[in-house]
Amino acid sequence: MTTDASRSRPAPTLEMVAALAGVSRSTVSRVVNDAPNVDPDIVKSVQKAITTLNYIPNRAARSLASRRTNSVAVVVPESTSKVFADPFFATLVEGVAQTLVETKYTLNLIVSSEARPEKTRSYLLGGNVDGALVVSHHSGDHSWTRINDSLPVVFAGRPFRGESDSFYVEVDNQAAAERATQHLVEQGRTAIATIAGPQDMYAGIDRLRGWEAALHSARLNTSLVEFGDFTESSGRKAMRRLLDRGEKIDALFTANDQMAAGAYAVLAERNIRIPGEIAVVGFDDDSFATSVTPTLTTVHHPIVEMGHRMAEILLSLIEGNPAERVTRLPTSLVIRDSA
Amino acid sequence: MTTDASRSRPAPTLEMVAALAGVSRSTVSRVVNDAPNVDPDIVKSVQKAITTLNYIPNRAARSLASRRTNSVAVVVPESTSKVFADPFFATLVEGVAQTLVETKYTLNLIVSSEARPEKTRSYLLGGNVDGALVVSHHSGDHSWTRINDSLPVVFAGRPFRGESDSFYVEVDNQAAAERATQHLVEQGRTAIATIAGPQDMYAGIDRLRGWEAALHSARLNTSLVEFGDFTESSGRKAMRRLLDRGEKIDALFTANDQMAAGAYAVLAERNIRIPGEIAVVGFDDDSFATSVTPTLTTVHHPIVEMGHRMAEILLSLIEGNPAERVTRLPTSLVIRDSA
DNA sequence: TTGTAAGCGTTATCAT
DNA sequence: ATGATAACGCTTACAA
Repeated sequence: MTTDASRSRPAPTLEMVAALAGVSRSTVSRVVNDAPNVDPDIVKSVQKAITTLNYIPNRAARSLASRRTNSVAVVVPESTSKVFADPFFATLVEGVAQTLVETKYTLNLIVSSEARPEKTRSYLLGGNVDGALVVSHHSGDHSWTRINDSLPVVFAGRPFRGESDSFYVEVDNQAAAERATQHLVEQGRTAIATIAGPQDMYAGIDRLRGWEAALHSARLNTSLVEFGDFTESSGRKAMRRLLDRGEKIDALFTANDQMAAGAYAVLAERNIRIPGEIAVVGFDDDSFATSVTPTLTTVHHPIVEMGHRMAEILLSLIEGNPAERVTRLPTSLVIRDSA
Repeated sequence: MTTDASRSRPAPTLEMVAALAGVSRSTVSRVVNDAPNVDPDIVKSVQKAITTLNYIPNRAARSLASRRTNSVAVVVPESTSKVFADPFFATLVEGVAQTLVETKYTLNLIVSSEARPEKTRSYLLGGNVDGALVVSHHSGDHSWTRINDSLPVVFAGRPFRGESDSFYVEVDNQAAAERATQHLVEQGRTAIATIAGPQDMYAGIDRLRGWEAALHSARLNTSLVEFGDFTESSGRKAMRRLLDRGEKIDALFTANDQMAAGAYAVLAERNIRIPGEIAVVGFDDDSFATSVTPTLTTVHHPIVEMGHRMAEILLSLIEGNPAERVTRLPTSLVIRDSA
């Protein structure tokens, strides 16, 4: 069974509403935009015309004329599968969405595959959005810092480039990681390994530094490092590599909870008890941390709050108001059963 | 430290490019749009002007004039957290994205919280997109079928309303579920429970029907039903309710793999062996199915392919070409270790 | 308080 | 093959 495309009848225009209501287009425009100083009776009749015609303002025309789009982009320069797999993104987007839903702004999520970054770039710069929130900024991504001077942008985490003239919201990753590792030291652990994050973004770099700092202070060995890319499966592989070294390990700090999930799986496979044989501390406090047995001791990362703040700052910038360039949110160590 | 918003200097316009290249705006427009019949030398000089000015066409103006936007929406009428937690969405979006990346169309993902559906509606109808893909269609969502006659729309799964005049891509959920349950019967299982999906969408309804059909054919008891909402945690709860009934259960069919994941967790808690004591069959064949121990026997749901087809059909409709209203993709039962 | 009219940056039609 | 010129649907001074 084949059939024609659904015939789309022409959308009603502002002009048609004006005609029906017997007023000028400007007046209709005023009603649509909640402008003050419009006669209540006229407002009513215009609204009636709007609903009977089922009128919806054309966004292209509106943004062409007003030079605003009332929408903001959340750009995630990662593959779709990675974005969806990691609760970090979900939570951040949730936070952004929560703030945005109260406003006139619409959110559109752009998962920018590395495949054709210029497509995203021209989307952003083509006047489709009033501003952008950029998440997960790898060192290779020159593009995102560049759009900075044509469009308001707020980063999640300190961006790799243009650090000094970018707006961003972050936590003190190094201090948090150091605190987390310290906790392992305080438990009397002496062979403390880490599954570190990618070293082309500060979240990865700084958490590794924090782990090192804590071990240095305790005069412990800092050679037990393997790297992952924040995915669960990379956590598994890294855990295997650590165990296969054959060295003693009695504690583990992972740069995020997803990699801790991978580690848990491998430890279960090999019948290594948590925290008995190996104590584990993660980072993020995502849904895994509380749903697993034993529950995961981890750094609480205020991700929803990050989303809120990023959105607020972006809106500020869009409306031409001043804003803090750097927002640093506090973390806390949540002690549960794994360490 | 506060500072002003990043000053956005005025974007270069087509007119400026024309001036720099010493040609008319029409010619520049032709070059930008790869129109035929343009002098190669002129093409070159225009392109040079474009790059030196860093010109990017304004989308609003373009779509206002051309009445096309070159972007399509993927609308997910679910909460952000649900969307991100379920690999089904990720995989579907992945498939859509794969097809779209080859085209001139940009994808924007709209997670439409129930909070303000009219915002999404007016976004779609406001001429922001040339078409929409709608995923996860609950019975309550009148809105999405309605936009149907103003905008090309393709649904993932048979929509609850407007079934007869909507375009959609689906699998035969009932037959697949029946086949899966049959497999349990063939293993000699006689007390076969199910964790069913939400009964306000066909994916939930039809899979339950399939389970029932198989049990009827085998003259087995169909009372062992509990419902979930396709999330992992709802799967846990449903599994607990099933076990707490105190009746004998030696097999389980779950309406998706995420709920099977929940069931696995509960069975592990209670030290019930899979498949020894309870055989389990899922639905979707998502990442959980192969990453867990024992690996999950499940219905392979061709989700990526669904995404491809949905995108193809939508593009067809957008370009005014005919398309199949109903596309039904084949499933297969993947037998692994859990049943 | 309401209307008039001039754009907004493109595309599209029609000449040339 | 190229250039005028009129839309596209709306906002926004400015006038009334």
